[in-house]
Amino acid sequence: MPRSKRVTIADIARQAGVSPGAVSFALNGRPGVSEETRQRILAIADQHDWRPSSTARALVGARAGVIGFAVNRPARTLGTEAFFTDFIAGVQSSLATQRVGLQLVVVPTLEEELETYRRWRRANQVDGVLVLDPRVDDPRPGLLRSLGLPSITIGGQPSQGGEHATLWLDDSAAADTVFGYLAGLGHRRIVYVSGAAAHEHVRLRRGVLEGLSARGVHGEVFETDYSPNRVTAVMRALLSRAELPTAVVFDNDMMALAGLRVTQEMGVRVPAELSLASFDDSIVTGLVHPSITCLTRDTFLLGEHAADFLLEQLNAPEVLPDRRGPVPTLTVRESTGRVPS
Amino acid sequence: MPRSKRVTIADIARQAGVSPGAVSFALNGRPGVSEETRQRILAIADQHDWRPSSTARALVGARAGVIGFAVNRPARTLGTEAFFTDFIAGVQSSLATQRVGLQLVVVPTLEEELETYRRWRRANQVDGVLVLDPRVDDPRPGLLRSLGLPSITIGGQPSQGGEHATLWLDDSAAADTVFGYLAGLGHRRIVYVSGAAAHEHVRLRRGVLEGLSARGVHGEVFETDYSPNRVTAVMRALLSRAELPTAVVFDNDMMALAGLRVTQEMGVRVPAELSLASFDDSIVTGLVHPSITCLTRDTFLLGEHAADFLLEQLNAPEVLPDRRGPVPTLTVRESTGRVPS
DNA sequence: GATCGTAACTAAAACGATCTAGTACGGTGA
DNA sequence: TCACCGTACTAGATCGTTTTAGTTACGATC
Repeated sequence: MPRSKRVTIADIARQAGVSPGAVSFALNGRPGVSEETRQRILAIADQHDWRPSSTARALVGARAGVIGFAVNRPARTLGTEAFFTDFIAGVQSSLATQRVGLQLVVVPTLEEELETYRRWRRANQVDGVLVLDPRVDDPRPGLLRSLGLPSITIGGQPSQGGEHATLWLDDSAAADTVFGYLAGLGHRRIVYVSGAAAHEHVRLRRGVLEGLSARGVHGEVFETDYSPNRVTAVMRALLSRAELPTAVVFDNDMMALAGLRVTQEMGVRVPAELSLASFDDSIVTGLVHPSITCLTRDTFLLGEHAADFLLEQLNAPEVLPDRRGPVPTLTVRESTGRVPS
Repeated sequence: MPRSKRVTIADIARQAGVSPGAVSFALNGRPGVSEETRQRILAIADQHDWRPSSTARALVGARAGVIGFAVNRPARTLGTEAFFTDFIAGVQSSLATQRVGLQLVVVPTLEEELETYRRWRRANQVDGVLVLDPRVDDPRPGLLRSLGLPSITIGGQPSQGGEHATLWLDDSAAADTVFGYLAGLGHRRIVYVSGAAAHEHVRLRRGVLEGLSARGVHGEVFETDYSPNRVTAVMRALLSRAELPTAVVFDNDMMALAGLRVTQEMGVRVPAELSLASFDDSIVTGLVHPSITCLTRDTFLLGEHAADFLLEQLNAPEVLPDRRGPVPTLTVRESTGRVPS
């Protein structure tokens, strides 16, 4: 098979009658060549359909043309969250236009995540990374800074010091929307079935609910590990009480689904006797009966924004100022209603 | 910040008192160094925590340490299919043990997918690729062959000629399992609500259902575009008939969910009056009420197998023989039962 | 007319591996 | 003694870029 030889900068230089260095200057739009020569070189490169070798570039420490995304989750349960696919698809859709690749890795622990960043840095494999789920005392921004690896943190609150660029999500406003909506419907006994409290957004949401006590709302929080089993257990206990809450809010769609199932098993009518809502939307919430009221976040758009943000950060000498992610909107469906009088 | 210099083969060579070439031989386990020297070099490399530079390796045409996966789907709807996340997670879990990276790209068209392979090849960015959804007259295996890019095709039937390694899925056996199970429960009027007939597995499933006429089963097929809206319309029409079928089978979980919702809206009891089943499982099918009987495919495992297969293929001089993917099993849940007498 | 500055280049050294073509050396057989 | 062989190496080219340190040529300046 006549494997077609790759056309290199040297080939172009030869044909243009200049040195490889000049071609490099021309191709990268930097001074050192006359406008006339530049045009000639560009034309020749175009004619031969030249593409830079990203590996060669990466080797000399220039752009690798790839960004990295390390997902710190148990691999087995990753598929249960539509978030990732949507997010990645959005990231991709933005990167594709710039011909930038995406290297994806699923890591089981934080330590392995850090190790991945170090490895990527050493081999200059990626130009920047997307960091998900900021935590308290997060070691990642610090490491990335010391590695000199540009990054965008997605989620959480604005980073005060401008230490690292953050695409923050206004979780307080989001929680306000949901709990406020329920309070507006007359609900005064609201339960929040949350995921792990280690997550910043869980604490924020909890705070918002507690803040509603001023409006006469009695809030109650049950923490789970996000698993349907835990949610089922919590809900069974909850619905066995003498006095039921009038609304239950879940941290995500799968938890809400598990909750809904318990109401159906135990014969509690939704929304006549109990309203249900979720902080996370997906296609299924509209397909079940009754359909579930959700906070709808455009995760695809979030991915696009994150990628765009990172690409800009790569070209910026300084840490860019924070940006606010797309604001979620409330999608009212069948599972919520006025509190029974 | 004292950016720690990367330790290279040259450093190790210097300390060991040999040439860089010898170190390369030793590290890659090939002849040319004595066992004694090899051990000494290995020890020094280990002591300095040396890691190969994948970019340098890729440049000389050796391994890039990355495999590629181009998903040809509309990016926006990717998130609705849990398949991808599960599959990718499985691939990852296998690659991670070998320290091989995964480059992921979402492409809108077949032509762009082909272009992606060409680009990857040119820059030696990936060592091999995973190819999804084989089609009739698929141009991809041919291109990959001519590019000399190892690949594994996932899905479809065994490749007759051994032209390209295939991890095939036994869709006939799968369809047998589902339809046979329903026939065994006494169902004689079975409806199959399918996706686009362009897909090979749709045709196979249809064939299996039609084959059951020998056992007195009257099968009927409704083709949809996989969208919940179409499924809802089909189900409404179906359940408005004078004589209902006794079982409906859907191509995937979301379609089944949409179908279930219609039965609930129209007051058809499941499974007392109508049994429902799906060819595709996901976490939600167990969370709805009634939970849905599904063919459960271990997509995560499929991803692991695909990655393992590809890694083996990379080391093999020849095209490896086909393998059969994990066989799906029937998960019987609440949505199916004996036909009412 | 010597000096200077600048634009437009060139030459060559990186980057970190792999890989081919040698070479030195000890041993073997005739 | 010499040709020959195999082992254990070394030297140096190679991959395709980027980048630094020169080197021209040419016009402007004093």
